[in-house]
Amino acid sequence: MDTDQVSGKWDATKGACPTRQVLGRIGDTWTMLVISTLEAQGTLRSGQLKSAIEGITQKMLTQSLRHLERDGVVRRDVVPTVPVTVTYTLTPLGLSLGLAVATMRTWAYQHMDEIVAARNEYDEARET
Amino acid sequence: MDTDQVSGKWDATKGACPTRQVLGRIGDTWTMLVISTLEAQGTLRSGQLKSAIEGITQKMLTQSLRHLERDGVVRRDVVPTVPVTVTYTLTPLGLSLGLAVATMRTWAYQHMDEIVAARNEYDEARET
DNA sequence: CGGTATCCCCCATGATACTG
DNA sequence: CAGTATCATGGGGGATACCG
Repeated sequence: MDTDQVSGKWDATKGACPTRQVLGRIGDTWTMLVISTLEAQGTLRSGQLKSAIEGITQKMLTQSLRHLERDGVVRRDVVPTVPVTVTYTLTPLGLSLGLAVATMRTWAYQHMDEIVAARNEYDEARET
Repeated sequence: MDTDQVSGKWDATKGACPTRQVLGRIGDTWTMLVISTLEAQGTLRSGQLKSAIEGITQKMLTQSLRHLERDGVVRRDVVPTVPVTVTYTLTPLGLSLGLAVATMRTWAYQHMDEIVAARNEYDEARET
């Protein structure tokens, strides 16, 4: 049980650590799904992303994409057609993040049943 | 519900998919840190967790732990001393999740600098 | 000590309408 | 089609006080 100092420099449990911000960004519901979708389907237009991710509003989609663009995770390309065409693509950094996100997604998929079972058991033990 | 399925598999981009709930739970800021801490340090008391995770309030800690307990990720043990002693431990399911979370954490560590650089570049390009 | 209950505020988010 | 602006709201989460 060593401490979890990867580099000895930063500790993610401390508020000022940049990783905390990174994890916070990743933690965002829509962000994960956006990355997942781009990873699975490659370059997509804004509208395609919107219809691919059920329930996301344009506002949230744009916001997520801006954040990801700022972090260097996605690249935004504008083609000056009329009407304008905008596409989003994962950068190399984004692709590497996509792999990590895929790991989480895979874990969720593989253990979904266990979790649902655990929830049922927990809930049943409480309603009586 | 049928629309939630693609080739017999669940699609995480659909709202009703259980993986979405799982990812949502994982996405929670504190939850990730709680799992990380338990993974790194093993069984801990409530107070130890609270002081290990900078900035978390008791309310949020308890809430996170309850959710994780419900999902079968952590086990809660109560020793009837006076005052009462409560410890939390990752279950086998929780340990496997811990590995996935560690992957994300490692990614964050490794690419922190790239992200910070990307942000600076992005911000500079916008302030005139 | 660990947890619950209560109050309350504020920000993230949704809805809507509008521009290029 | 992609994005911005504006307003309203609700619930997430902080502070506090109190139980077992």
